[in-house]
Amino acid sequence: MVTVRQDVHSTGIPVLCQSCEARHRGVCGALDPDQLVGLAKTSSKHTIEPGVELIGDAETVDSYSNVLSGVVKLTKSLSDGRQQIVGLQFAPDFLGRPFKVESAINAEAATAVSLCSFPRASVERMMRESPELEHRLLKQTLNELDEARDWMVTLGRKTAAEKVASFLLMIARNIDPTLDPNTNSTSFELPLTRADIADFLGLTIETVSRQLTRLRTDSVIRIDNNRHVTVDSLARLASRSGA
Amino acid sequence: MVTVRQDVHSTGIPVLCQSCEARHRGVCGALDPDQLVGLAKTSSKHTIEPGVELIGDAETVDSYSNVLSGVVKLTKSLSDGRQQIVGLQFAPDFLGRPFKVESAINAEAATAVSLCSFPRASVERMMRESPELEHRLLKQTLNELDEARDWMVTLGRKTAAEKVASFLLMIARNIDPTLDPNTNSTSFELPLTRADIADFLGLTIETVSRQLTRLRTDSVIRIDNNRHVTVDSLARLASRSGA
DNA sequence: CGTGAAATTGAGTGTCGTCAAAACCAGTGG
DNA sequence: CCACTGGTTTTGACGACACTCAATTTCACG
Repeated sequence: MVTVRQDVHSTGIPVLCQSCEARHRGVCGALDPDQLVGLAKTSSKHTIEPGVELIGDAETVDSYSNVLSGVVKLTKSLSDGRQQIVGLQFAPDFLGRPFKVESAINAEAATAVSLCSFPRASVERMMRESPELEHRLLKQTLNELDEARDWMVTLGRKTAAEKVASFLLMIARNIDPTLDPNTNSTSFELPLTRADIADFLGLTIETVSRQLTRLRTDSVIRIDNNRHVTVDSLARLASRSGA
Repeated sequence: MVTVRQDVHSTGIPVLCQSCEARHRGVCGALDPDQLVGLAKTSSKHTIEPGVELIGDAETVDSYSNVLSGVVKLTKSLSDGRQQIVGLQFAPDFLGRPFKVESAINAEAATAVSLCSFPRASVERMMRESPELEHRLLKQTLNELDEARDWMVTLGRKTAAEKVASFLLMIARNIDPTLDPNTNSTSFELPLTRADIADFLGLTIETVSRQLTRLRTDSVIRIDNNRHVTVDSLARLASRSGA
């Protein structure tokens, strides 16, 4: 299912897009130079501070974005304030819900985030013109659906200890996609606070903290400055994730 | 976002498809009579008994299907046997995971199910020829993603009582999509056993049963023959679903 | 009826949530 | 350099909700 992309001389490609990851691994790879030029005219780059809300619940969405760096958390809330993170978006994910005027979820910068944003209308016109763009979007959506279903298993059937281990594994793999299970050691910055991790795993802050210290006292991981995690034995971490 | 479908005289449409719901509300609506004829040649209808496995975990998928009636449950399991239902498919949902040779989930008939199946290759050729087909698929996938995320909130943040109430509401709405919250009474057959409901909600059979009897003793619902549920006060059920 | 499976009910336990206090950390200003 | 502040994280004591194990009842089907 690999299609060879015609490699035109890069003069036709907007400067903005030249080295953009979204053009290589993201949805923009679907577009030819002319289309890129058209879209780039209406696009704009932003950097966003952690904690800032990108899309509010029940707000009308007037733009779509590509995540260029950082982590965006997608959340849903119950009326009494209980919150659940229902997805995390990393570069070069496409951010936004096509074919719906109202968003049913919140999007918030979990870390510092940089975005490339497009007006709603431009993207939708482009989608009508380019089936390849819809194709990429379909692929990303299917991947997100797979991820969501994996997390449903975690949320519904795993213990607190397994949830935290699974979370650490997921982050480790996302930071370093080439990570193979035989290496025993990795190291990374947690993109989420304890509160976020709790909201992601359907737990309380205290339980997350307790499970992390348990992993630490069992010397499966080390933690420095609350955020920096070193996994000493990836295999032992995996064995605690409930498969 | 309503597109007017050209209503060709029905002589061009295969008999098999004439009154098929998948042509009206499902993905087949994307196809013109010629394409329908092509696809119908390779399609076949099946009826399947409850409990029969349609797609096994880690099996190679060689066909796609439309659900014509009944309910299909999508499940995922942990190595020690714990199971989680990650999706339910009703008519006229499209069943199958495009662009992946291996399925990571199990599909099993929850009730008696009738399917219209197509060889993998036919569907994939059709997808290449018809952007409209991919468009419909994208829409269904986005809807499934929305549903999955809704259930993540239920799994992660709701109490057992709220989970069961949410489940009953979801089924009621699916049986009768026109159901408005002001009507106080509906009645339907549960398409799932208690064990299935437990796997869907991340609970045990016993807890599901206890919550159902509580709803019954509080006269929010009535239950006949284990399967037939009558909701006496939809509003009261909704108020217990945690919003 | 009689049988086996599914569902309900009960008693006891454990995991995780709640509430509260202490420790830690980063940043600010004396 | 140190004290102070606000926020985050950790730790502890306790309790409740949901799980486990077990017995009973109900249901579907021969």
